[in-house]
Amino acid sequence: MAIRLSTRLLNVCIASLCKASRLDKAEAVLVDGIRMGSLPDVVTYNTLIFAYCRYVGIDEAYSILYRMREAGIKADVVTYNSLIAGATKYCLPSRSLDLFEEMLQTGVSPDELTYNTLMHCMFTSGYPDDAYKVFQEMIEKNVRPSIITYNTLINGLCKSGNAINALKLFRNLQRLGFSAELVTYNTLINGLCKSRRLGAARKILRELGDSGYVPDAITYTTVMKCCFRSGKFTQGLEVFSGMMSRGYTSDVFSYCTVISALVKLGRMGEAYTCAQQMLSNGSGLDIACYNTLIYMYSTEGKLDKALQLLKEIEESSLESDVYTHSIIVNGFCKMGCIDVAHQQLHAMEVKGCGSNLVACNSLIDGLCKVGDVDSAIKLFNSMDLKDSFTYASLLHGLCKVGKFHMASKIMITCLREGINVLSSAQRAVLAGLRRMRFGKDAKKLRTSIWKARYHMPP
DNA sequence: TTAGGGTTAG
Repeated sequence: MAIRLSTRLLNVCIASLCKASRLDKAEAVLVDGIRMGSLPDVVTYNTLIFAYCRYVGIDEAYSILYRMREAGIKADVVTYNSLIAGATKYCLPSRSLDLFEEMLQTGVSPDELTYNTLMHCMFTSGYPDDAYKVFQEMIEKNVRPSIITYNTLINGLCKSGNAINALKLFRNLQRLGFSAELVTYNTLINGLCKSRRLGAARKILRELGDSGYVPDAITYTTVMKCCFRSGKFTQGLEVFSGMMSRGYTSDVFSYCTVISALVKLGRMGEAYTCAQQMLSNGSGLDIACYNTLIYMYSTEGKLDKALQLLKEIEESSLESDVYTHSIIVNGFCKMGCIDVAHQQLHAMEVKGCGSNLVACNSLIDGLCKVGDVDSAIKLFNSMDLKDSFTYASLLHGLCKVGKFHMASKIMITCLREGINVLSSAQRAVLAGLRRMRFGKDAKKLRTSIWKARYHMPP
């Protein structure tokens, strides 16, 4: 005999299946439930929309929204909040704004979560001014912000290069009636570290110590990374051992940070030991962990091991990303295997990772190093997007084969485009011109470098 | 709904 589930029980079943990311099964339960006379409600559909945004994609989540409407159920604030968060996750700021407009038009009032999510979306999409407008609208509409609102603002300000205002806001929290949380401290310490305000970061770290909060794995990783970034490797490794001795031994972010630093230092033995620890103690190994391991093997020239890991990724539920392929392309370039690197770059494009700037830069460098500067120039000319690494690699390659005038011309173009030319590349071109007794051209180039440095017209 | 990690030059 078929049993008709109550709506509440139907929702419990669907929620537990969604939580386990078994969406096909959740859908089947919904279809069977309806067939047997159960009545899904707004909670049923919201649960599915949330899960589709999280595990599948925004378009699939929209299809649930349409089915919900067909069933005569009106979307509520929870529905829109999930969809806006989904659009944020997939970097679709205009979709977020459209959803926000739609909810206003259909008479659904945004709540604190709506504004926080929309603000976060605007910051992560590179529109800090719009994010601030969202915050102002939130205040105007009398929606009370929470500490999460302020954490989002502090984070967004830091990430958009405005750490000083983030610090000011942090100092104003008490006046606004809020106390900083561990998230607030971690966010600000990270922002200050990344904007190289190490003195201020140290001060906030001390304040965190006095606050009663206990630094967590995120605090340690943030500080450790900051040490590595500023070349303080011993200090960074001390932070790591301090973290381990306090029992934070399963955090994969910290392992990735330290393995990568050890590889860069050439301390491969320690890197392998740490990798082993990550594999045995780390919980929730993700694509970044695999990329770190691939980086470790590639740097040592163990490309067979790297490719074996790539195969493991492809056979698992994980998906390789631009980092994975760029690391492998770079590994082959370093070994002088340019043809294989080319094949990898092609495979990357076929897979939909797109042509990647880092991989192309590696290939330019690799081509120059094996003496094929002409192919490097060809690749350089075919690239729409270039950065200081692109220019540095090509300029060094051109200098190596004595093409100083071409290097000089390219460097002037680069400076005019506002891209920073690394000082090593500048020195190589200038020294080459002088050595070949092209003193006048060297002087001209020097003037262009000065004008670019002091933002003068060319 | 907010915080940390993974790739390229010399």
